[in-house]
Amino acid sequence: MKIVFMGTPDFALPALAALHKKHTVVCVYCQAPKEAGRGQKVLKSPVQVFAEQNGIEVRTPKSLRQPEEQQKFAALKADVAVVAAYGLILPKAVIEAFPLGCLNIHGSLLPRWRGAAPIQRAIEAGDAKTGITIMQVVEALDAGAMYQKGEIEINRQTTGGILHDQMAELGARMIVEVLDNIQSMRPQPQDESLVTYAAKIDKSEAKLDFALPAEVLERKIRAFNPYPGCYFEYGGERFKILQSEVVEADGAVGEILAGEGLRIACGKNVLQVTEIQRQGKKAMSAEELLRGFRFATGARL
RNA sequence: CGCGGGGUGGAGCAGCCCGGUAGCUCGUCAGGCUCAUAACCUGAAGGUCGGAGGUUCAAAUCCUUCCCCCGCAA
Repeated sequence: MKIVFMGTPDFALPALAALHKKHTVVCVYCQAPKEAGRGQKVLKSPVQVFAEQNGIEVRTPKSLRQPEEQQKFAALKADVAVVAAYGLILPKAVIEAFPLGCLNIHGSLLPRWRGAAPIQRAIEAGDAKTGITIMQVVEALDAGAMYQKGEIEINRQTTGGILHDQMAELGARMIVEVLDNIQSMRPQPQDESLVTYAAKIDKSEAKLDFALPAEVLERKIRAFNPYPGCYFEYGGERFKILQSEVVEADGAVGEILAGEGLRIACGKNVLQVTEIQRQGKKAMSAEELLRGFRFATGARL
């Protein structure tokens, strides 16, 4: 099959690799290199790097709204376009350019968690499971008919990073499978009454509010690990909490409690910090940090 | 030239501004105490203070440069 691949970050990479292995990826669309990282160096996206290494044509238009871009797209005469975290809205002319249209690899069990951050929001909300949906791209955001769903369990160990990687792999397997059987598949429409939206993650959410129940904070910490990470401030420094546990106990909101390790009283129960990263330092267990660094017992965060 | 923090015995930190005996918490090893223990007591081993230059009577500490790690921002 002739495929146009549209994706940008790591998440899209396994799918691109799988499709490249089995089909003919005639062209890759991704976000243009931009200044990023320390030193503001211009970095190419993971997808672009892969495409170039494998001799696939790369296009990085800033928008697909112009008729010229749309014509260039259609001129590829592919069978289908596969979209995975591309980062641009696809206009109707693009969606309908190929016989099989555009298929999207979405990181949730639609119609739950349409939108930008489905992976993290599922963990944060305390969902017991989430997954991948392979669906048809339509003009409305993540609203297309669904070809196939694959479930992934969310447990106490599930972090945003782990789930992201699991989803990328599952999505890659599923998109290949769907393309293999697409002629005989009948996509199912989404139940609009069950739609929820996964809002883009805002940096301001990363600061922990200890007035909330410890259980809620623990989930958020897992969801935001490793990116963007949840933190609190102490002595003018940021401390990122990467892993934690809920302990049944009481205390004034935000108070650092005496006892084993680092324990912070929350609106309900207590957050026991197990993995922490001091600003400018590597991540380490709370136990390690506390050997050399002391938080004042009774201080309020 | 985006902003900033850091590299000190095996781990985590202090000391650096105001050069002059390498410190703290833990780990390790030996011994003691104990029914016992991640407890307690005593003792010991273990460090070119990231690398290279420089200033100085003297550099972990001041200056120059290089390497590596990380936070913010994007």
